[in-house]
Amino acid sequence: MPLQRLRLPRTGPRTDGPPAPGPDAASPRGVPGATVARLPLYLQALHALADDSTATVSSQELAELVHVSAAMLRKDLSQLGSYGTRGVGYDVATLVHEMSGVLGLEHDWPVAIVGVGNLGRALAHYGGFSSRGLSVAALFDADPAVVGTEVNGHVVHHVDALADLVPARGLRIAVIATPAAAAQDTADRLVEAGVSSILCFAGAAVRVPEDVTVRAVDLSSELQILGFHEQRKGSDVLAPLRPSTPRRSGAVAVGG
Amino acid sequence: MPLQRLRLPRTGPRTDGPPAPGPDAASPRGVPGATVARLPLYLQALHALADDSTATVSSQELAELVHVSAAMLRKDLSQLGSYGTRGVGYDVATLVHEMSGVLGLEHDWPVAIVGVGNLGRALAHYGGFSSRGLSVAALFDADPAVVGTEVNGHVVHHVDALADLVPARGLRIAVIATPAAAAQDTADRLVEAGVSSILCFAGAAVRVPEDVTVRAVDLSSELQILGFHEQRKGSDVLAPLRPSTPRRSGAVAVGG
DNA sequence: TCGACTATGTGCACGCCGTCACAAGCGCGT
DNA sequence: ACGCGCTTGTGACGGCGTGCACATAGTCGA
Repeated sequence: MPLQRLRLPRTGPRTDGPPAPGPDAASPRGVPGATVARLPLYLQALHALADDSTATVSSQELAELVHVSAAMLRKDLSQLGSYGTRGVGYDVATLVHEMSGVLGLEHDWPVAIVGVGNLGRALAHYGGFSSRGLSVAALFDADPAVVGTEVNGHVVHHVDALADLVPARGLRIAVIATPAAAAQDTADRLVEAGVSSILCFAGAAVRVPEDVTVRAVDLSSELQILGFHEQRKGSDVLAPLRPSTPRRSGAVAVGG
Repeated sequence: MPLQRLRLPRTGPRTDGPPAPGPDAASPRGVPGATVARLPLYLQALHALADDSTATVSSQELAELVHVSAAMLRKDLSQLGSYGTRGVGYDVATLVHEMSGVLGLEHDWPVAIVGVGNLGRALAHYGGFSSRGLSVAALFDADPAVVGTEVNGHVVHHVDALADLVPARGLRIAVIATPAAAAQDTADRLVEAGVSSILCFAGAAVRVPEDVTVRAVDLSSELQILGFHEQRKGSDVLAPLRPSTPRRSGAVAVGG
């Protein structure tokens, strides 16, 4: 598509950008989006504690395990309710139960994977899902050479089968692992079939209706961001490969 | 390790959490972290425009392609400098050059991948790196059955070879694609060998010195966050699988 | 039973991020 | 040569997220 200075209609008379439905769309239920993003980390640490038959944890201990500050952890947990005992700490089992409820993990969510390339195949084999309230339920691809083959016990269906299988199996969450060029078309098919949450690994921005949640993870972007930090470190000191003076630049930890 | 009410020494006399070197560690050079995270998206769109031999773009057009507001795009670009012409727009070639410079993509960064399982193998085959200033340079694994095999033209080395090959090949960026249990040990080895930026796919928090940048991407967490949103949608309306009234809940797009 | 200790829960403040609206600047037609 | 329209660049504002410090409440020992 040889677009050349395309002129698009102005939505508003004098305004600048699109209507902007909401900056981050923090959940109206009261739980901030940043807190939700950390809940899986907490839950993972709590499961590990439960496996070690630990009954209670303090905010300090749990915060150490997740590498966040104790104050933030307490504030996050207080968003869910008062499930701690002052002077003692938090009951691990109670916390696991409540957090699982908030995340909707009491029943497993079936997940569809579209695009059975290298990445899609890796995801289909990934075993870390079943223990966390998620399970791979169906695989789809557009390549006739792949359709019909079996991957990790799942037969690969053609993408045309989305319209039938998504409603039939009650699929609500899907992963896009297709090439970037096919991402938008795939997203449209998924939404049309009834999927309302999408995790997109294709390095392309997809446009979806506002009642559909999309989280995008781009591997190239992540590495390029690291490249920026390397660039900055390298220009701080002049060119040595191992800076003898560890410059205080702060470790940037970004979850999710 | 059967930890049971472990008691850790209080760092401060009356304070609560760790010293907290900085919340997000926005780059001191003046470019905000949020802007840096969007630069790869802009750069991708700009490359596409360049391929269509488009000479100039307005902020409105480029913002449409990346799905951000035009105001935010202008503010982001203004952080890098004044590379636009009022009344005309931005010169694509100039923008590509300047942004590549900021991200340090003028020379390719060699990247090491540790853990040649399903995910690591998928990353090694991923072709979207070479065109973006990144190239897979070396593969490492701890499994003797995998060491010595060839993946996409690269021989898999043993992790013990990190100490030699990382300095020898000037590797600064590494990807951890090992099981969660081996993540911390792998990170320690990488840092010891001289790596200063890590992209971690293992679902575990890794502790690194403060001059090392870490970005963590956890697949399970991403899906669990989607589960939360599904949970919320499902409780909004009462249980129908296809809500006839598309509830205005806002599409959450999270890049990076 | 009472006091002291311990850890939670929260009000407050600060900094970052995104949007809005407008002034400044550049090209172009007349 | 001059004004008009278009687009950039930026200052201000509102909101969210995070850290700090303290009030609060529950437990344990005497």
